[in-house]
Amino acid sequence: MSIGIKISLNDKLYLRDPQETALGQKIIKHSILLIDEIGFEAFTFKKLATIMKSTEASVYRYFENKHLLLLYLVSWYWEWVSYLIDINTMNIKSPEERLKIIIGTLVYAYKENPAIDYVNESVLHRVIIAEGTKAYYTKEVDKENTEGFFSNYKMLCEKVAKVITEVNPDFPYPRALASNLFEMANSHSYFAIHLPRLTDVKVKNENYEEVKDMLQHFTDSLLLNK
Amino acid sequence: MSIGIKISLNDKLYLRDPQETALGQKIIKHSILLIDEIGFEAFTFKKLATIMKSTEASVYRYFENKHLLLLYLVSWYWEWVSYLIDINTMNIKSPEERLKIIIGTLVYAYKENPAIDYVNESVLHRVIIAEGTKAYYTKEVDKENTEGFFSNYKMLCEKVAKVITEVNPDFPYPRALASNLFEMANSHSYFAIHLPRLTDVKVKNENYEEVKDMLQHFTDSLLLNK
DNA sequence: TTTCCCACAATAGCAATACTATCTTTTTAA
DNA sequence: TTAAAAAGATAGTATTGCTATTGTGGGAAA
Repeated sequence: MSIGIKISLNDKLYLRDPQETALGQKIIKHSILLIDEIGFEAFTFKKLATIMKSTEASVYRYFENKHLLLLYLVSWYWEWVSYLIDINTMNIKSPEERLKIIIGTLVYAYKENPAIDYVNESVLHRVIIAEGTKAYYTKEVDKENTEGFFSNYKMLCEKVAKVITEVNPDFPYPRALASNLFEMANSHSYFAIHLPRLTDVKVKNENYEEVKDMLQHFTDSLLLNK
Repeated sequence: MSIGIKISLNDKLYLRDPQETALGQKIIKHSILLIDEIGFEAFTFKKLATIMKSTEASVYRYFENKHLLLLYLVSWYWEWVSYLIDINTMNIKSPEERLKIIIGTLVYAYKENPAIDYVNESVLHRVIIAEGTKAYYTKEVDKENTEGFFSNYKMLCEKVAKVITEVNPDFPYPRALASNLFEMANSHSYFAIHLPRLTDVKVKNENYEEVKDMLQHFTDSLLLNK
């Protein structure tokens, strides 16, 4: 099956580009499924190799270790969101309207037109929600940041911050609001399901409408009046 | 050395109460220092035992595994913050003023009167910022939540949510704002140091003033006007 | 069509991790 | 003072997180 788009990622994230080969794509596909199933801590390359009927050594030819594989998946996800935002806000003049679309895209990215057959966007969404932050809360963060491992997330943040500034040029925290929207979209989806007393929104049957409304409410309060 | 207060925690978090014995207190003390030094992933009970001149088996008599030890430290921290909030807001009538004090306490908890000699609050603060979220992003979250492992954090959140509702009874997301204040206090302290493009605030020499101002700004915008 | 080469499979091996078990010594509380 | 409980010492085991080596099958270049 041919793919519509190729997500472009920092090539230091991997040893061999997994998007280029059948085995690489199998690694992406099954790692998403396995991390979702057993969690990142219990996830190992050996288990992954077993379920995809390959060998541990083969997986190591693509990724140095499981941390970099997670970082790859996270970068992939944010790049995918970024791509969707570009498409969805194209030709929209009003920054308010663009910001609204961004929030909707953020929360519902996983539902959109799954153009890449080896990535189950819906499962990846759950993985990002549950494991995503572990990609950058690590002792190597500074070294990895220097190598550009987080640039997809940072660029997305910048993109959204720009729209925020268009809406209200006097708002003093555009980047913080942008990253907070991303973090809240995920953390409150998680809280709603696992730790409901930490939030006020409900999520059931993959209906994230209340999360979206809350993000919109926060954004409106912070930007519109004053 | 006698201790002024004893932090009260869910007794299922540990096998033997570390606050009760000299060895237990040494475990707490050195685990904070070692996690800060090498990060939670590289942290092992064996390394901990070595630096505190005890044995792996002895550490295992106190904690089932390193995940529960982290959860213990996180719970300890939030209970400590909760205790400080109670003291600092005692006798303050105005809810706006109390909320302001809460935000200040949140950000500067680590500076306050270290009453417990085996906990270096300043180092613990760094550990919570860098590793804290790993305590509840785990596959066992639901089971652990049922056992009350997160009750300190949830109760603190509820406490702050109540003050938020006092300030503005019509605000529809008091719990979400409360948990978001906690999360932002930590994540933006982390971003400021390691991923500065994800935020607008600066932190240097343990000066978190800009983080505090930002949280206050967000809170004011969300609650005061409308 | 041959050859050669590169991805992948298969297997082995090793040090570290994450425990559990047992036995001895030390501490402490009755 | 005496018997517990706590801690130390040591051993052992399955799994993890790799690296290294060698063999094989299929496709590109000659």
